[in-house]
Amino acid sequence: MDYNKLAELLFPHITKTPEDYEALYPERQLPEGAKVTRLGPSPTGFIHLGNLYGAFVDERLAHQSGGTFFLRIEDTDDKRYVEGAVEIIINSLRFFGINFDEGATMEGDMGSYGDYTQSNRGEIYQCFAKKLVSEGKAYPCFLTEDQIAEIRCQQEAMKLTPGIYCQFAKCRVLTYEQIEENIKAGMPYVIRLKSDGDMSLPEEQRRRIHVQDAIRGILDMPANDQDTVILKATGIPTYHFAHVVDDHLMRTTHVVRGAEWLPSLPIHVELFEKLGWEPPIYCHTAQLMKLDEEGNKRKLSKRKDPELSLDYYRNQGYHPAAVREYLLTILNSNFEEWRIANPDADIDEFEFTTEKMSTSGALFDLNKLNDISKDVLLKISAADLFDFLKNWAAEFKPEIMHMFDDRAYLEKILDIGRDGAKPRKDHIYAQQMVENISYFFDDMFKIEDSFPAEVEAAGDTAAILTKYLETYDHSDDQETWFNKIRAITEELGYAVKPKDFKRNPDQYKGHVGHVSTVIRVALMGRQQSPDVWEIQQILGEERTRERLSRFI
RNA sequence: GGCUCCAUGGUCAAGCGGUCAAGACACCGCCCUUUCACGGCGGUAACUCGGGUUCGAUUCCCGAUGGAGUCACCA
Repeated sequence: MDYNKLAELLFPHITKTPEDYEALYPERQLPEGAKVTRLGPSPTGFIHLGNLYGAFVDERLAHQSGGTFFLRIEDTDDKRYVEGAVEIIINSLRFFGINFDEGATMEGDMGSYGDYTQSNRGEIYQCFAKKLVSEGKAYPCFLTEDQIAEIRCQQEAMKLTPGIYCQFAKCRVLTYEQIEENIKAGMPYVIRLKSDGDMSLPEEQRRRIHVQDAIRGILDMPANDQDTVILKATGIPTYHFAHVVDDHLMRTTHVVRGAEWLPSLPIHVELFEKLGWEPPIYCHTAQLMKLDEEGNKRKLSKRKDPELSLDYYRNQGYHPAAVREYLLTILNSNFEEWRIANPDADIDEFEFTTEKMSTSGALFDLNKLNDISKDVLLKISAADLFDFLKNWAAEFKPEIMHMFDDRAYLEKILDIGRDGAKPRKDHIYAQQMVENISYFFDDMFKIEDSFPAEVEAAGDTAAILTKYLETYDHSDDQETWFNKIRAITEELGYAVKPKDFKRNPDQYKGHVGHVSTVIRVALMGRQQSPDVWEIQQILGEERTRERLSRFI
């Protein structure tokens, strides 16, 4: 068989050579140790936390080392394409602080290693497929779907590994004339890799590959033995081929991808070998998991877990800094420790390493995210919090935009109890914050909690509020204000010190806490809130008196 | 089913042959306190099992079990 002739028959329109492309995309001129990473999403327009998790690794690796991080659109499956997906991907990631140096953008490509959209790279893939054919390392395969299914049936009956390989790769043995005839007859065909794997050998004698993974150490697995499709009947490459060609030509140094790619790693290794290229360093990340209904761990799924969509977090109003902080704590086991030691350091000062990444899948933990978010938001100024909230509301809750009419008012609210050595940690995410402070706005104010049972039992609710209102002076300082409450407490037969009440519950109707709670419920509608005096100062005298009067 | 990956408390995790087996979140209790928080102190709770190797295994090897992933002209 004259493979060169076959290559010309198959790819008459390909005139460029591999050397042309090598010259077009030379080695990158980067500082020593600089890493080149890429994100290769398929344009389904859906990104979830798992994608962000991986993107974060790419971003850190590249930007920490003075390297390059680029975006490549992997749209070799036209069935998946969703209009506007590129925009969604870029914007979503940007929101969470992930920015690309190179690659596809809304305005077209940026960078000199393009095209960055796989569907535009047809000729490149075909050029390298042609090279493989011309060297006898790949061949056209005319097997139909039915024929492949039949082969599979036979294999199952014989208890053999299913797939196209060795003697089952029937098109391997086609002569030039047969191929030419098939093509003339218009038969569709794919290009398959002619694998070196020999399934007739006993398992112990089959070749194994050893790949150094930056996260998992040395991977020892059987070499590929399948004649994997590299070019589909449409001339478009499969993921495997596109990955190898692109990451070589785009000079990617580190390929970060989920562990679900581990089983196909041998294919990629063989492809790199056959093409005569040095493979990149692989970083197979553990999957982010979720607990399913039966209580089992399972990989995050696009279809089943819409609440893990990135949009969900934007919707809820999680601050991007909090999400970043959370992701880093599950990404690098030493981050949490570092953060405790460096509470005020910029997150980018943390040295991220693949070695500190976990190899087992972590369960997504909302509790932890919330806890981290509290600390992160504490460090954000009221002014910035105001802007963040306003932007969020504009997008997701336009009906509350009036909250932002009085900037000084809202900023004071957001800052309640946040100063001092033991600041409050009330803020978690936008949605929750709005609910939390809603009583500051008359249209959202409502009585949500009941008055304390002790006071209700004694029938003192109105009495407490009446006396409180009578003695109320808006200009009182905090101490004077509280002394008045003490006076009311004593007067009505409640304990001024909660301890006294605890020791002698029979001697009092309740304690000062119960009295305060009455005021709290009347003013805020809830039993829980920050300091009452502080809130009254923000609420203003008029509103305070008005709310108290309602119960008299 | 074949292949691959993974295996320390409810969750995330330190550990890399000798530890009373860290820490964080969650939970519980106490303290502080005008409520709620915040904070402080304390507590419940773990090396999947079985064989080796070794003076000694959570740690190394093998096997089992369990969980996950993957077996496409999808990525």
